[in-house]
Amino acid sequence: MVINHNGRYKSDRRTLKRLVILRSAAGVFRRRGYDRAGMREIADGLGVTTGVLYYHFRDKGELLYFCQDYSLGRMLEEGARIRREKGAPATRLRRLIEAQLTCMLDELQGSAAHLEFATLPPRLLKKVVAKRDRYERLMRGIVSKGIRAGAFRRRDPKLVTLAILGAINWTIKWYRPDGGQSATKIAREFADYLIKGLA
Amino acid sequence: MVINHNGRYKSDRRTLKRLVILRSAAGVFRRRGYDRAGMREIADGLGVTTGVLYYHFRDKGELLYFCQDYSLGRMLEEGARIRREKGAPATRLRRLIEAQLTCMLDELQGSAAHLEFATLPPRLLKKVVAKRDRYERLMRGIVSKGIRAGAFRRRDPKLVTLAILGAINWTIKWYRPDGGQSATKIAREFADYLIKGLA
Amino acid sequence: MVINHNGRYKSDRRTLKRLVILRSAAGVFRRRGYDRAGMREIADGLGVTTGVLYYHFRDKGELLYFCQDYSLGRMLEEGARIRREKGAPATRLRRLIEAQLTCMLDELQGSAAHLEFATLPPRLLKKVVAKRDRYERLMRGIVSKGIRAGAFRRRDPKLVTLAILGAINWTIKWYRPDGGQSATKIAREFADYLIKGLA
Amino acid sequence: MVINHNGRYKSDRRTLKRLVILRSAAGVFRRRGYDRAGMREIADGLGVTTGVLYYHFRDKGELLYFCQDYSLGRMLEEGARIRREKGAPATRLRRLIEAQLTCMLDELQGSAAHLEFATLPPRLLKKVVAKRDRYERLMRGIVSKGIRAGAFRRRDPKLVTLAILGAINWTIKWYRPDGGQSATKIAREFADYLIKGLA
DNA sequence: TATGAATGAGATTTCATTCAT
DNA sequence: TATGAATGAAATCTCATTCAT
Repeated sequence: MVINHNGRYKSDRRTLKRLVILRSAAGVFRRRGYDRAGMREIADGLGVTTGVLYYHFRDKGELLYFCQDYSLGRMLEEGARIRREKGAPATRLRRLIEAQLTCMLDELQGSAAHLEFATLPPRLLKKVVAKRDRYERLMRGIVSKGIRAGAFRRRDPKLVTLAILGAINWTIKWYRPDGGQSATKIAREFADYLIKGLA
Repeated sequence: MVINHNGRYKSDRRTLKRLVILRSAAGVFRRRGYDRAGMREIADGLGVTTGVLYYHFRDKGELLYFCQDYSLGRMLEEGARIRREKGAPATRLRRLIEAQLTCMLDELQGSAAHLEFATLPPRLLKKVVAKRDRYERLMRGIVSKGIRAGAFRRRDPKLVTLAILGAINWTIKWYRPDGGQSATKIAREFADYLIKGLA
Repeated sequence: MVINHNGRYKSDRRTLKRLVILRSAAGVFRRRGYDRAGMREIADGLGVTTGVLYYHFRDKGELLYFCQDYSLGRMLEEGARIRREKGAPATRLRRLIEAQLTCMLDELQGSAAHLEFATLPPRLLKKVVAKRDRYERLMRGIVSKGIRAGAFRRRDPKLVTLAILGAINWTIKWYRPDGGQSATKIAREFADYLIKGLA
Repeated sequence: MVINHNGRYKSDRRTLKRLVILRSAAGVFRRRGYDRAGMREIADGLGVTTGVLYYHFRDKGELLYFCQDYSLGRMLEEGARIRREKGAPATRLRRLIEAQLTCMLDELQGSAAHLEFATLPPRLLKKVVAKRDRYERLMRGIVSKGIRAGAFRRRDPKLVTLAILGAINWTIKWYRPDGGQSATKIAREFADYLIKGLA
């Protein structure tokens, strides 16, 4: 996945095809979990054979890696934007929580492949863990700054961040796009509740 | 797994052996995930052959089922005890959060096999989902009652409960027994933070 | 196994390979019986790995099914042809007996996998039993018509048919292609003897 | 299975127990076939554990051997009696056919374990094949003598015998004790038909 | 005699991956 | 680029058999 000087994904045919494959793979990973997702299954969903997958990706692990990398990339993009904004800590934390939930539940339709790490080969694992940690630090930074600024109650910023991330990440276990709760409502209520805990 | 008149697991040799196997299986499930956990691996951890596992359990699914059933059983036991106690809603919710975290992180050493459902055959899935739902309802009940009593702020009890459970369940993804944070400290801080959100 | 408009098996590469596999499987089933026939053994006989078998057939049961289906198909083909012929009942019954024996002992080299049913999964079992019954009815029809026409002695057509089929089917238990008796001679003598019983 | 000087099975406790086991084993072998019959299954049918089977029999093969040996023994007993009788060849052949069918379908309830040889270890195989051949020769002897005496039509006695045995042995594939046809009727009709073929 | 527990070899089956075309 | 066919390693599970008690 090459990013060009515009900060966008290069739109050559190659990359487009990779994105198409990733979308299908992400769906299968979400529905079945990484281990139970078969390459055949992913290929079938695209109407091609497994060979195609191997033409575009080295192996199954790389497929997972790019899913995770893409998800984390989107989240970091949003996060970076929010960090640059002015505003009270509470406001920024709210934006971040809402952005992540919207991203996970709406945009990526709960794919959140970024939640299944154990399987990756070390080389890829290191990269994706690093990216995840960057995102975690980003959120923790907002929390810490809020505490130092006196806007938030004194708490262990690390544990608070992990609690928030847990609440958010867990949503993919129960969220159903056609269920009673819209992603927007969940995002608002979660933000309300999780920020109040810091008041 | 027969429960005798003391409400404890019957300690005949058969049941003891099953518990020994379950402990090993739970460990492997936790470290590797259900799908990547091999029966060989589980057996090796016990110094026996896979045949032994099949002598005591019908198949891999039943092994997972009993792990989940046991974990949920322990949590429900604690939950029932807490529900019977007198005390302010905040106190009871705190007790429940702390109990679940202690149970998951300390007693079961993060096994929490109860978090991987998708794999179970329908018959067992139904039973374990029912048990999980009972626990969820138990926590939601405490939240709802607190709201009705005016002790908690008006929020959607369902979403709040899911947020709390997410924060708690997610701990097994990052908790390390030999890490910087003790289970006790995590439990206290989480309870503080998650209850404050309802104040 | 698709049959094209010529009434023959479509000869694309896929079907050809399936037929090659079936031939090997039929041989092993005959020599060793279905249960003792290993997929390894069948694959070894072809110089391939077991994976190939599973690429072309869903499972072992389907392999058996197609053996039986093919054998019964051949017998029904011959039977249908004979039924359409004019001729005295005795002549037609003779033709049928000889055709089945030739088919079983010569053409299929005693494979007669159609004799081992118990193992098939219900779905396939039903189909193959139906086909077998069609063949049985075909033979019984010739016997009955002969009796009604006064060409055959009055006997229970069902039991006579079962006796004839028993004599024929049993041959695969003792027939040896390199033995003293040629398939042709067996066919003639059996027909003589079994038809005389109806005179 | 020891035979004492009265020509009867010694009725000590040991032998009695062996017979009880054999009866159960024969039933399972018939219903499921030798390979699919599990030692557990046989033991369960008796309300004991597999250990008991191994106390009384060396292994599964010996269990099969004794089933076959017993069946063949019974058939040879009857055969020997019939051979000693005076009477026309047709009468004696009829007696033999009826005796075998009665023995197989009634007395042994279609167990006819003597039909599954392939599995036996060489040592036992040789013995049981020898016994089966003795029975075959017995029947062929009656046929041959009838031909030489001019009572039967000139036919290949070997093939006629194999046809008769096929018709008889095949009955266990379709006979049902609770079906429409009684063993007695089958025996009579088969004898009628099969002897008429020699007239 | 009988049992419960364990073994070990082998069976079928799955699946990521490769490769010639 | 894409496919069909094949591989090989591993996984789950079965089962006859053994053995201490």
